[in-house]
Amino acid sequence: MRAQQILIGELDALLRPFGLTFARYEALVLLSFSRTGALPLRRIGERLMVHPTSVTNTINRLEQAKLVIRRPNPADRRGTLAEITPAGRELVEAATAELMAAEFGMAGYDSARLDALFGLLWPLRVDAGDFAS
Amino acid sequence: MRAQQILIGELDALLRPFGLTFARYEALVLLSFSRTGALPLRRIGERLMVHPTSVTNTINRLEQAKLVIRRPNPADRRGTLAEITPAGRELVEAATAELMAAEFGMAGYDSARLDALFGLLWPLRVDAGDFAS
DNA sequence: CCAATTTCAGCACCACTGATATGG
DNA sequence: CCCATATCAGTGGTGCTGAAATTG
Repeated sequence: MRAQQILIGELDALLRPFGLTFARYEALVLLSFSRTGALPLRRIGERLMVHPTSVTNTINRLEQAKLVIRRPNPADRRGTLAEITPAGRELVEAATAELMAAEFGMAGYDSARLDALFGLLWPLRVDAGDFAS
Repeated sequence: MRAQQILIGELDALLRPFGLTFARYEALVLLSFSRTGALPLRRIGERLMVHPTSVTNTINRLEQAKLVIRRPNPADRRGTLAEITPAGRELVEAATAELMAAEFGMAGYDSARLDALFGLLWPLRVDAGDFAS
């Protein structure tokens, strides 16, 4: 808990100049790494493990900032796609460069320790259904 | 981040029947383990690494629930002490028993893995000034 | 006079509930 | 008819800024 509290503080501070919170940054990254640059809101919620209404809110803010646009989902007319814009890609790349320069708040951790942490936390996430979709 | 998201969800769900959030539970535990059962708000903020106004808010809620009471600090008349009440001690003990039964959301982790996790996260916390006071 | 402690008003953000509209 | 998707209104919790009152 305390470690996350420290990390989220640093990351949000690094992202503030970009007008992003960590939650919005995560959504942008997810879109930027998707095959087509667009995902149904449902999928975003699954991957980020957040409530549907939270996804709506996050995408609203990103849309207001013109970093994503909403499009009807051709495969399911109930649904909506969030698609990252060129401006969104530019911003997420700049933000990621900044975060990488700060080593995502984990400066001082070598690869072995990072791997060890990831491996230790993995089963917790699997049990909770992360990585499921 | 994802691991904390999972854990805070489980812990808050376990604490909801007691009318506690994890933040309020942490404050109660801190008071229950202090020598006199009372601490200046300033100290609570330091230990929990939260903003002074957040401490005021947390203590307000705990006071409304009659789990703590505010007292003037005899050693520094600018300050206020939060003191845990007998009802507060009762509740925090019951809540702790419940959390321990659920292994704090870490069921499936043996002592060695828990120690490894703690050891890996320790330097991050030290660098951020946790444990400082 | 400056600094520390606490509180207050106000704002942003995230998480959730319950209800609704639309479509599979 | 039931379920899924997304949105909206509203609430609670937390984190912060800026300002104020009180005291060291």
